[in-house]
Amino acid sequence: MPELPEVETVRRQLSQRLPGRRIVGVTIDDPLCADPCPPAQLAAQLEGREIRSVRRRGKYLTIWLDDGAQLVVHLRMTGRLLWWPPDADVAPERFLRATIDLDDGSTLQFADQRRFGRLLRLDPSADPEAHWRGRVGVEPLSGHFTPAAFAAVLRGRRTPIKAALLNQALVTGIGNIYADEALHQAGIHPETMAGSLSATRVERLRQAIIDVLRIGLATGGASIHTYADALGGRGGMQSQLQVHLNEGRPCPACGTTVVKTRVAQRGTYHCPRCQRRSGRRT
DNA sequence: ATTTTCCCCTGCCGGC
DNA sequence: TGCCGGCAGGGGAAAA
Repeated sequence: MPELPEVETVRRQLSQRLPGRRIVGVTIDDPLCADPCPPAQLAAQLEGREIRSVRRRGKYLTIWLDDGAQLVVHLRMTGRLLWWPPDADVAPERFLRATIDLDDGSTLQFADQRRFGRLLRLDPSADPEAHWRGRVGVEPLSGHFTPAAFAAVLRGRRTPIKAALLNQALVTGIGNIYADEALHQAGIHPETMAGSLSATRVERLRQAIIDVLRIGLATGGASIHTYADALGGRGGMQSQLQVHLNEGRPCPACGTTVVKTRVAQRGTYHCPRCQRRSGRRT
């Protein structure tokens, strides 16, 4: 599942290659990926535009164009953005949903097995923040993710801390993988009520979030199911996971068997010894 | 206002 | 072998 480190890896690769290129052709094979916008309309609005920059908001990639519009891409579960150099022998992707051809002959493919991924154009005439407000919270690898900011978004919350971490409106970019890993590193049980964590534990968790995301970024992300970066490469984070997907295996920290439970409708992995239940629970 | 549930999708896997 | 139910999960909408 592409989370912040995976999306950021793709962003860095694309930001080295896309700016300055002009979109000369857009082909949308699966109308669902542009939903609710008619595919022909989206294609027409993108064609002829020059790409200025490639940025990221949480798990969203935002490709800024010369008319002030943004092409927003969300990979959701199984989406991939693949870049091919000019004159490359572009492989016929099995789950190809859309193709963007650029003026130098390079190509950007959007493939998505599960069809949850979306392409969306934000119109320059609209309030650019309207789309993000209430949807994406603080960026965990930015200077805004301070102890006070993290404490503020958890304060009073009665949901399990795991659910709070998955809530993109609070801290944005954390998904199931990194939530499990951060909670393990911080020694916090995933069902602990978010608002009941002590200041010490909140700070320990904040550091753990930053830590696991940085490791994910340094290893190029976790290629667990279908994730590949913009060049088709795989990440290395999947072999660094301490608890996620490790049900039945010994916790690297203490040897206790990792267990899998269900928290907030999500498969959740934790070490019952490193992450003891404490304080009030939900 | 916050929290929970449901739903979208398709490949895969275990069970019979 | 082959069918089938269940599962996986990000996020948005709807319900509680």
